[in-house]
Amino acid sequence: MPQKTARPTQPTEIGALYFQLFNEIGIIAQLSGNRFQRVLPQGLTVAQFGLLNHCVRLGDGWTPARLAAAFQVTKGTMTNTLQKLEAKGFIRVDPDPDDARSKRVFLTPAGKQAREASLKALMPELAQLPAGFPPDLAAEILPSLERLRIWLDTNR
Amino acid sequence: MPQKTARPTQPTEIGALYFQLFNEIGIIAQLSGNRFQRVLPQGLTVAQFGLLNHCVRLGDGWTPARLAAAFQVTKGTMTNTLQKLEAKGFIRVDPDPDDARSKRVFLTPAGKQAREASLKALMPELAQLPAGFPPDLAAEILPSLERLRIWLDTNR
DNA sequence: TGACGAAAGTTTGATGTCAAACTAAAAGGT
DNA sequence: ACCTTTTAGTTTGACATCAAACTTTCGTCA
Repeated sequence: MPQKTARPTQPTEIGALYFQLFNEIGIIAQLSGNRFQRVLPQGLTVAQFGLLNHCVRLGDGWTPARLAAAFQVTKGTMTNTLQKLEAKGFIRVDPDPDDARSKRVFLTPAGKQAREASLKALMPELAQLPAGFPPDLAAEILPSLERLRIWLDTNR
Repeated sequence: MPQKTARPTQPTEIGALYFQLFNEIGIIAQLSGNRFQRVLPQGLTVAQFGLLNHCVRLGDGWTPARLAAAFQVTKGTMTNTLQKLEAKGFIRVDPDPDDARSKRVFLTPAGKQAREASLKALMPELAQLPAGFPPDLAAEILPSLERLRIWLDTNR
């Protein structure tokens, strides 16, 4: 195994490749997050909007633990997010009738409305994107990103 | 041109596509950041290591303003990062002889050493990555990500 | 049925980041 | 030369997040 005269890719080069990848991803996350944050109404954060959106698209009644897993944040973070949303009146958190440890998260009408308003506010932001970054490219790299995300998620 | 009876992609679908893209990117950034953070030595944060790494690869003597632009963070954030690194003895911040407003950031020997140690600590983390996410894929999507990052950067 | 490990949520303390207001210095225009 | 605008850096207050410790409840197994 130490016999490796013709290595196709040096470990340090591969490291640099992945490093660059995560660097770009980190900066994109930061820039897009800031951008969305700025246009979101009602003082909603990106995380809060994400949760409202999630509940609209996939249905509500989720437990905080499952939401935390879905968004890849700690349970403590989810507790915080839910408390903020409940304070704004956008969700309702009921005790789980079957499990006294657990809770269930439901959207309120105001929450659905806030999600609609957020989408409307986000649209102009997204609309100017295709000019610089065509949807084809987005669709092309999306499966790879999913794969990477899933791997990072399962192997930690 | 307005004749477009068979629209290939509805605006709302395109929105969903970009939305999913940023969502995946956000989660990957979070997961990889946490992962790196955990193995970094000396209480270094990802941002702090990034700065050390930057100075090694591209040379030091940068001003804080240029560093803030390079990392896409606010000047206040960069002030904070630099103060932490200076407190650890990893960088030296000198006044700019030509511009009394400005400063210059230099690596100390301890800083170079910390960067080396960080790379060593990061390697095992990166080494297990190719199994789930081959380098070819990384190399394939990297140009697109760069393009997206650059667009987000210039158009804000 | 009783005990112990696992799971759900919360709390605590620390940290990194942002936006915005502020000071100081340079640049530019008239 | 003076006044205005821009630029560099810091500070402040707020916030999202994390890790870790803690409480309560469930589930399992002996």
